[in-house]
Amino acid sequence: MQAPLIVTVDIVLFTLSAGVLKIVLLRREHDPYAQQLALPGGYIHPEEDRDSLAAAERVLRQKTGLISPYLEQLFTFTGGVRDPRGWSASIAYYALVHESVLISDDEHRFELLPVDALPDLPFDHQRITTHAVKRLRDKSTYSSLPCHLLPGQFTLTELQHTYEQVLGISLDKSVFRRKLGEMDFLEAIPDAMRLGKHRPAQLYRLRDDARLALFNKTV
Amino acid sequence: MQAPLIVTVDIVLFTLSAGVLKIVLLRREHDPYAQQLALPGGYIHPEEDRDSLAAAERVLRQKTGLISPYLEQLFTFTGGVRDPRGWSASIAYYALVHESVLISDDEHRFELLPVDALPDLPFDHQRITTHAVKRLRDKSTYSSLPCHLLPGQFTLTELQHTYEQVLGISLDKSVFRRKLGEMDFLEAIPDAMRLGKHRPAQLYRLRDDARLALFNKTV
DNA sequence: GTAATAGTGTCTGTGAGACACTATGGT
DNA sequence: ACCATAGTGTCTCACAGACACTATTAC
Repeated sequence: MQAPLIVTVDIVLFTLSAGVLKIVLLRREHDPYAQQLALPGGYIHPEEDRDSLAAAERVLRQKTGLISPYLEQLFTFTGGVRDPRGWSASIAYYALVHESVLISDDEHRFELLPVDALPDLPFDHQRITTHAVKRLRDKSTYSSLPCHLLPGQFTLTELQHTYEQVLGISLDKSVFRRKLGEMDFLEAIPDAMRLGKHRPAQLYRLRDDARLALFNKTV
Repeated sequence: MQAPLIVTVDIVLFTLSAGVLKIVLLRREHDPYAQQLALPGGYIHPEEDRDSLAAAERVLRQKTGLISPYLEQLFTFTGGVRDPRGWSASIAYYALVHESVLISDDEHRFELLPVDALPDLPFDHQRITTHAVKRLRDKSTYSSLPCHLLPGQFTLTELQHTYEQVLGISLDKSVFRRKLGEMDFLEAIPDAMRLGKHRPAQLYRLRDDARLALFNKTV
């Protein structure tokens, strides 16, 4: 057998706010690092959690009150120095939500900070975050991942802006739409249009079988 | 705090033998599943192992006697049903070695079996293996990963055959060489040639700064 | 010479990118 | 009518794939 190890899940929760990629941080209630901002995380509860994904869902729900439509295992960070309590393993996840689901946080339980201007984070949360941002950006170049940063329905222009904000590059409208058309993970919502000051735009949603579609090449 | 969890590392060790992708399996000495073939694996030793990567290296060394030049974290498999001893987490790794390093196994400590014709494996080792094969094949389409299945020096034709065997497709010689040239993660070894019945071939090796090079597109 | 493999050159079709164009609503 | 945005059509250049070609060795 072995000495008991600390096993936790930590979650990097992304959203787009004011055109900037941000993550959710919580102020820690207990030691170590009490009062500091850190990633949402917690112990695995073997009696309660079916697996680490279920643990991540529970921790997210309990600490932030929300359920993320997209939640994927990122990497497992381990070692004797990352947590002052001893040798530990953190199974890290990352999640994407639309900003609107965060708005309802009346109790002000969390803070939303840009990934490019984070404070010092405890444990190895800086490293976890960097890893998550890299994964998000990489995967966004060849998949439908950024869709999960939008609400249930959105226009193609909104989707293009989301890709541009995540990737930090600008895309050609015509090329972007051509590729989306080939991939067919979106469906037009009949008679649903985004109205504004100008020509209304067709609203789309993810096809329900398509949580994550992979492109042949890149966006 | 939390109830103690079982935390292990398991390793999917790939090699190419007779043109077929195979993995190393060990016959388990102890219960559960004593005598059955399974992935090399073992408990993490917090006093001894700096992190889970070091644990994977140690387990590989102790169980198979070898050191793999390429060892990467694959995924962490967790849950209450995968191990009869209780809720467990297995941090899985995959590794690539050239067949020659396995030959020296006089004690017959392990078996080499094709990934497409595996016996039933205990725990969730089938799932881990499937995941690892997928990762290897995916990553081989856009990186220099298959190089690690070859010895320290090799010809371009040998490298092409390695890609073809891993991916299960055939590649065009001219196109393949053009892409390798653009990527420049190989270096010709001066005056080193593979001799045979016909025209000798230039030998190459990985540039020492290039453990894993990523392509822009695909092979 | 011939056979066999190493290694290179060239043509062509596809498709990504650039950009101009048309369409449709509000004011 | 005019403006702003939605949405489409077209040209071109780069490059992947196909394949033919040359080069170099053993026999």
